[in-house]
Amino acid sequence: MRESTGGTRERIQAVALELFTEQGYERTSLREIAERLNVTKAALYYHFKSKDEIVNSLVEDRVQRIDELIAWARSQPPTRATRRALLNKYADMMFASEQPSVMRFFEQNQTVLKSLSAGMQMRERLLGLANQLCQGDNSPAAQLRATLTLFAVHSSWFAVRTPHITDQERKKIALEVADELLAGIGEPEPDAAQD
Amino acid sequence: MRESTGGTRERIQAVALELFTEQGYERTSLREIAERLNVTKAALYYHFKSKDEIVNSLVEDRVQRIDELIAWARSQPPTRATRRALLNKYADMMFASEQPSVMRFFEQNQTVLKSLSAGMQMRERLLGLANQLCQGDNSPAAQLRATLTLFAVHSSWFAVRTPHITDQERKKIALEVADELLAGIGEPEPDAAQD
DNA sequence: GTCTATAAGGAGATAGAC
DNA sequence: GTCTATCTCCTTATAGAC
Repeated sequence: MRESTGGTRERIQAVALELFTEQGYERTSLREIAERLNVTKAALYYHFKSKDEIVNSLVEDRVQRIDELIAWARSQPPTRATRRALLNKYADMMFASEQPSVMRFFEQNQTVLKSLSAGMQMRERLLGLANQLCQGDNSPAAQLRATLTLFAVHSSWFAVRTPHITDQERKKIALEVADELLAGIGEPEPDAAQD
Repeated sequence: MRESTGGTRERIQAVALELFTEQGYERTSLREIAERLNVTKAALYYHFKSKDEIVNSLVEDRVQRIDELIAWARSQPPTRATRRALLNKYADMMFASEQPSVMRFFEQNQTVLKSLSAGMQMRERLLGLANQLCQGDNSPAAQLRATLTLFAVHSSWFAVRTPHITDQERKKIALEVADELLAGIGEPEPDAAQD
């Protein structure tokens, strides 16, 4: 509860996310963000101690939520059903609120984000997700399939260019295609010992 | 035939591509490139009239080759066989010489490249390729599938983390998974008129 | 073809008033 | 919580000598 004036902090985050996604992190200066908000650069520094920290604040709780997802997946058996459920949860998360914009930002600024702590955290999480999605089948093809299912969810925004399509429809299509990819990932033997 | 000294121009391109991919276009200064080559910034400006132009030179002939690919696809019927052949040609191109690094650079610097002419050209071509890959089936799912096949080829570098795997194997796996995605794209009716 | 020197500008960040 | 003013640093790019 720190919003005494009207949530300037949140407005900064919103504008920053938009500009970072549109033009890239490096190409967006603090001056630009400030001007959009009709404040000065110095005002930004009251709310965030650096430019990096704006990105951190953007990524923070997303990272946490993905962690929870991975933890859940680990507690489940490495079956096809688990993988489907995991991806469904992930898609729900991605399509909720303005989550998508954060992922779009992430996808489009990968290189820069490598040198930002927020970026590294996100990378780790996505790698972790991909690993969970092919748990039980460590073949190269399975790894590729797992990665592509994530990308199916992410790319449903720009890859599908049909006009007037709703987010719900995008999600449905992404999951249908992803399911097919998941189906090609094998399950480990049910432990041989059956008599 | 301009290499009087030893292809400084080519050495600049090589180092620039490497650093751009590693750290991002914006984060890589001309000073840095020059230092790696043990020359001064001014020397770079003899070979390229601006930083952008280095990127242009990198992307130039790739764009042309993709154009040829698209032109070829247009001359073919929009069948599954054409799509498979198109993706095979594309994969051959991507895995030839040091092409992969250029695509990796492109994938990782999308946002920045939006404001560079070279970047826009590449974007158009990849969109064109995706369109050709789902020619004859304009359903949203088909568009997503087409996009994912391209990504399958591109991502086979980092998505497959099996050690000691060769490029040939990566390509093979990428195409296998991609084929499955292509199989879900429909073909137009063979023109009804059969008796 | 490569150098030294420098111009010109914008970036992130800080100090301290209000 | 936001301002003005300023610091420091590094960038792309150019001019002209060798």
